Amino acid sequence: MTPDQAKKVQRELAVMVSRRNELETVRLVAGVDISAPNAEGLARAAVVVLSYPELAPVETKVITERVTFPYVPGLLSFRESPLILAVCEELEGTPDLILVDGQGIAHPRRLGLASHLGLLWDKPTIGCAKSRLCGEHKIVPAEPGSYVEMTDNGEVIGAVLRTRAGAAPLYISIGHKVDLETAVSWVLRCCCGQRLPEPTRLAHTAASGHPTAPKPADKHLQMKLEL
DNA sequence: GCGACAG
DNA sequence: ATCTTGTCGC
Repeated sequence: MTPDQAKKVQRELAVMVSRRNELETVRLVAGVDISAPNAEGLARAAVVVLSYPELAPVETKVITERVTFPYVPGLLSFRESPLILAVCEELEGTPDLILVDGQGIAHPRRLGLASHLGLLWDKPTIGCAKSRLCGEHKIVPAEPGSYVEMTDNGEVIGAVLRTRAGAAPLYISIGHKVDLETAVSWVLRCCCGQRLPEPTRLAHTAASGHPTAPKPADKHLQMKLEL
């Protein structure tokens, strides 16, 4: 698959993305992420499923496989989706919603990783990126929970959300089968005082190979475990 | 031609 | 994403 062929696929798939809210009862919410490939070209993909509203991890899967497609801005799904799809096939449970570390429709052709995965799974997904790929926006207020719209060519493509005071905002966008307001709402509901929402944060930790620290029972214990 | 550019 | 020293705050 050449970059030009990949772009053509994105333009064809983009029209199939549902921007309407089709989320129903959420009992299981998952987060997926992949580590950077090592010198041998091997990367670790992780998926963590948590119960809602407890946000307690109930299932974690990690696989290590070779990454083939190069990193090209705008074509991230062709690099990461193979591993993410593979690791998710090992799950026993079925998530009602998946948070993805990357853009949804906040993408030049409106088909970022989160949207691409949502289409393949035919499930609700939300893009939770740590930085911007495209689009413009005003300054985000410092108050946690506040957000501003992100637009591209006059179209609203996402929201820049302050998930934590003193930390850079997150770029939230529709992945598939959710509207923007609902997406922002669920990201906030999944945040536990950290910049990243729990599903994505735990998946990132699992993909980086570190031990999965149990969820702190209280704030006091939480701070001690951070060391 | 130049700058920007998820992870 | 990775590299990388010092600094800030709990």
